[in-house]
Amino acid sequence: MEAVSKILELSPMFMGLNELSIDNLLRGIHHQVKHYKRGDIVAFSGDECKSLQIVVEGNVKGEMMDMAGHVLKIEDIGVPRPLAVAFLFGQNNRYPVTITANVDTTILVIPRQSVIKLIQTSEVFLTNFMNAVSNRAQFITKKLKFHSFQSLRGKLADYLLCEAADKNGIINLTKTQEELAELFGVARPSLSRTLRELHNEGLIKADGKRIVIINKVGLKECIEK
Amino acid sequence: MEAVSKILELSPMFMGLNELSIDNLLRGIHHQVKHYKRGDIVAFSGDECKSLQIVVEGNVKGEMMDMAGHVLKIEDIGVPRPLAVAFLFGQNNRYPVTITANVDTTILVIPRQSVIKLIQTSEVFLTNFMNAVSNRAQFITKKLKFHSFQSLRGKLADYLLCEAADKNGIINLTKTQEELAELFGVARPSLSRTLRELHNEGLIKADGKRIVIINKVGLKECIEK
DNA sequence: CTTTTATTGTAACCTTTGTTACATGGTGAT
DNA sequence: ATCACCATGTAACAAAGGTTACAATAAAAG
Repeated sequence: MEAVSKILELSPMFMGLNELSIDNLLRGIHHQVKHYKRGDIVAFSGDECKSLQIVVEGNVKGEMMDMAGHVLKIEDIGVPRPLAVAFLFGQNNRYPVTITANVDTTILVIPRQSVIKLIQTSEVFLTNFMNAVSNRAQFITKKLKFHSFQSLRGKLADYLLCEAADKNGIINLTKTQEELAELFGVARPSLSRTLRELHNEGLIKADGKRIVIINKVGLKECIEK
Repeated sequence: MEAVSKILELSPMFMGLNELSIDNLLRGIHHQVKHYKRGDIVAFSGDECKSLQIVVEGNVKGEMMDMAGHVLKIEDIGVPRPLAVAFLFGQNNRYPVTITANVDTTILVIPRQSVIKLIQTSEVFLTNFMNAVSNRAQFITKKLKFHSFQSLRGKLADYLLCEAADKNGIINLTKTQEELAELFGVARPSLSRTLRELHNEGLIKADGKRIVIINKVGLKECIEK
C-alpha cells in the first residue's frame, strides 16, 4: 500500500504530479483499496458506476456479452490504468462491460464525490481526467469503426501487421485463438479457417503460435481502409 | 446573431447559465459563426478537430464511411447540440466521421483555446463539458453494442419498437429505407427483405411508410438482449 | 397531367460467418 | 506412462447478409 502513490505517478489520472502531491491529494479524500482473486468479477455489465477505479496491481479485462453467450472483448487494463472513466459522469452511469480480474488484482477505489473534489482541487487532475474521458470516447469510436467496416480477414490482417511491426514479420501469438476470436467478435472456428486461408494463399506462414508474414503488401490489401 | 445566446441557453454546453452570462462568456473569447448550405461538408473524417462547434440553426449528420463507399450513419445533430465534443482533447484530435449539413445550417465555432478559457472561467461550463464528453463515450458504447450483437432482424425490431412507443403500434416512417439501411450499416435490399420477412411472419403489417406492429411480444423476441 | 426522378419490392445468386461435431496434438498432474 | 484437459485443425452444413439487376410505384417537377 505504501507504494500506491508511487504507482499512481505513472497513471493517466495522476501523471504530472509527484508522489508527494499525490499523497497529499489522496489524504484529503475518501478512497479504499480492494483486492480481487484471479477470475473474480470486479463489476458486472449494467452495474451502477459510482467510483473511479485504478488498477494498482495485476490486470483486468473488460468484455461485452449478450444473453446467448457471445463475447466481445474490449480490452485488458493493467497497472496503472483507470476503469470506467467515461461512465462516472454523464447520464448513463452503468458499466457497459463486465470487468473480470485476469490475475490477482488490487484496485484503488475513489468514489465519485471524491473524484469531484480532486477535479476541483487539482488542475492537473482535471486536465488528466478530461483527456482520459476523451481518449475513451476515441478508443471506442475506433472499435466501432473496426467492427463495422472490417471483415474477419481485415481484422486479422490488421492485427497481424500490428503485432509484427518492428519484429520483422515474425509473430509469436500470446493469445489463444479463442481469445483472439473474442477480440474480433467472431466464432473460433471462423478465425481458425481464415488464418488457414491466409496461410494457403501464401500471405503468411502459420504454424501454431508462430506466424511469419510472407507478403506484407498483400496482407495490407486485406484491410478495407 | 443576436439570438445566439438565447439558443445556447438550451445547449448541453451552456445549460444552467442564463442568456446574460452566456453573452458575457462569449464576449471574453474568440469565436465565429459559420454558414453552410444544404449538402455542404462541415468536416471530413480525418480532419483535425481544433474547435468546438455548436449547431445554432439547421442540422447536420455524422457518418463513418470506408473506401468501398459503405456508410454507417452515426446520428443527426440539430440545434442546439455540439459536434465533436469528445475529439477536442485527448490524443487523437481527428474527426472520426464526416459531418454534412442536412439543410442550410449555422454553426458557432469556438477554438480549443477558447474552450479551455471557458472551462477555467465557468464551473457550470466545465461540468457541462465533462458530462457531454462522458455522454458521447456512452453513446458510442451503446452503438458498438448495438452493431456488435444485434442481427439486422434485431436492429429493425428494436428500431420499430422504439418508434412505436406510445403511439400504440402505429409507425409512420420518416426515413427512407436507404437511410435506415445506413443507420443499421447494412445494404438496402437486405433491409427491405427483412422488413418483408417480419411482415410475412405476421409480426408487423408493413405497407410503404406505414407500419403497424401486430405482435409486440414476438418482435421483442427478435432482439438479442 | 405528363415526365422525370427517387423510392421500394423482389428475385437469383454469391460470400462470409456461424454452428456443430469430432479428430489431433500438446501439456501438466498423478 | 497415463489420464485429463485445453487448444487447435478441419469438415459439413446452415444462416445471414451482400450484390446486382430490374420491375413497380410513388413523389416531385415541369
